[in-house]
Order: sequence, then structure tokens, then C-alpha cells
Amino acid sequence: MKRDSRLSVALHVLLHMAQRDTPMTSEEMAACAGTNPVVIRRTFAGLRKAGIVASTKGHGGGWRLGRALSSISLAQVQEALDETIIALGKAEEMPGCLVEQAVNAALDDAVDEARALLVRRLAAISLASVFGSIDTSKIPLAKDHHHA
Amino acid sequence: MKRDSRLSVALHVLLHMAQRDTPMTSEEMAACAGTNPVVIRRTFAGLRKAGIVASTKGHGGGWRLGRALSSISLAQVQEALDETIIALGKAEEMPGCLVEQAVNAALDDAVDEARALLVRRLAAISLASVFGSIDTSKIPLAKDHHHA
DNA sequence: TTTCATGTAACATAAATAGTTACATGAAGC
DNA sequence: GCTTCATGTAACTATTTATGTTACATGAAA
Repeated sequence: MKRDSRLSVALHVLLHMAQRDTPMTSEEMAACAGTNPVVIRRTFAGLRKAGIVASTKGHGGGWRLGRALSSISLAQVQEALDETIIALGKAEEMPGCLVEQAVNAALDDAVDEARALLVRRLAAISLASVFGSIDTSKIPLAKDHHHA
Repeated sequence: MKRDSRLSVALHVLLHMAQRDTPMTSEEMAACAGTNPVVIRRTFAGLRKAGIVASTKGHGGGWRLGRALSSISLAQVQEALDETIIALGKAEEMPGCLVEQAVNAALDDAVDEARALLVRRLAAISLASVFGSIDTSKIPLAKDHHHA
């Protein structure tokens, strides 16, 4: 089963957006995500509905953050994308089969618990803290500021 | 993203297999899983490699458990299926981008933790315990044994 | 030596996702 | 007001992945 990387992509784009003072067009976002503008607009529509970003049409328009980085948790972004977290599903081929019911009940408990844990962890991480974790020491200086 | 229900299906079939004293053909297994024999043979090849089931060719052949239900954990079956657990993946569009790296590092931690929890939970559940949880009170009696 | 079942390759189908084209909507600038 | 630029979204195409199917070789029992 293929994994869904929309959350990773969305977070990446959001952090680049945070570094700008002008709105970011879907074309710029697409370039930064390695995809195309329509896919971005489609994906980010969910984030807009959640208030995480806002978009404006027309000249000088584009996308900007809807609130501060510190007020956006990874869980909120995940939720807004309506992305599946746990890949394990349950079979429902034989709705009346007690064996199938017992199997699904056993799986449900474990899966729900893991999903809840992941959501808690993602809820505890803000975009601001991810932003702060960027290792700026690796960024080559644009110009030599003759440090030291 | 679509969920993968192979674990649920495999567990279901294994429990039906446990209730029999003769080998179960892939055709019977397919009927019980709502799929077809080749898909079953393909899926269960992984379980055979893990020793969870054994298969024999020829007349009277088919599939049977490789060890006792109490010695098979849900985690072992999951592992044998080589099934993805967590659906969240990471983007690697811009390998050099520090922002992308920071995002993926943040996600990795949370995802790994949730995956580990789920595996622990699945490892703690044996097929025998799932078998024991089947609610036999709901099974209609085949014939009236004039109980009471 | 016939029958039955697995093992597996090769191919076909189906379903989900992503990408593309096209165009309506609306906001800025001239 | 008209042009330009950007979003919003529908409709379509392409790609990818998983599933289902056909075909046939292998091997064991009767």
C-alpha cells in the first residue's frame, strides 16, 4: 500500500509561506512541492476551510497563513486534509459472521488506540516548533558577513 | 487513501481454518474471504514463509495452521503480510531542503511511536484469545437439542 | 496415470490518486 | 471600464496500485 504524503507536503509549503511577507501563489507553492497549481488549490481548500490559510483572488493575490504558526498544530493540518492515518482496515465481506466480528473488534481496539496516540503527538507539535527546529547552521550564507 | 484489509481477512480465514481438522483448500478460503483462490495463495505465501501456515499439494492437500493458535500473535500475521501500518508518508521532493527535513523529522518521531504502540498491542493478542472472544451465545443451534 | 491441489507467471480489470485543460469569478491596476 | 492576474472548480486524462483471472507447470494421493 502506498503512503500518502500530503501532510508532509502541506507542512513544507506552509513553512515556506511563513517566511514570506507577500501572498504566495499556487504556482509558487506547486514549484516548492513538486506538483502543479491545481493540485495545490485542491489540497489547500481543506486548510482554508479550517482557517489555517486564507486565499485572495486577483492581482497580487494568493495564499497566506490564517493565523500564527504557534497556533497551528500538525494535528489540525492533518485533520484539515482529511487524510487516513492508519492503513489497516477491516474486512466486511460477511457481515453476519461472528468470526469476522471478533477479528474486527480485536483490531479496532488496537488501531483506535494507536490513532489516538498519533493524533495526541501531532496535536502537541506546532508549526512554530517545527520552524524553530530548522537547522539554520546548515544554511550557506548568501554573502560573506566576515564573521569573527 | 484506501485502507488495506488483508490483515483482517487473513485473521478471519485463519480462525475458520482452526475450526477444521482437514486441510482447507484455497478455494474454500477464497469463498470465506469473498475473493478468489489465486489471491489467497498469493497472500498466504507470506504466512507460509513465516511458519504460520503450511500447505500441501495434491489430492487431499490444502492449508492448515503451522502452529497452535496460542502461538500466533496478530503482530506476526501483520508482519508476514508485509502490510503498511501507518498511512502517513513523507515527501522527498526536495532532498536538500532544510524545511522539508525539519518537517519529516518531526513527523517521523510521532509516526514511529504510534507504529511501535500498535505493534506492541498486536503482539499482545494471540489468535487463541480472538478465538475465545467469539460470542458463541449468538450462534443459532443447528438442531434443537431440547435444552431445558 | 488420472485427479486434485498448490505455485507462479503473465495478463486484464478496477479503483484511487494525481495531473491537466478549460473556463467562470473576482480583485487590482491602468 | 478594460486588461491582467490569481483563485475556484468542473471535467477529463493519465498514472499507479491492487485485485482478479487465465494458464500451465509441479507434485502428491488414489
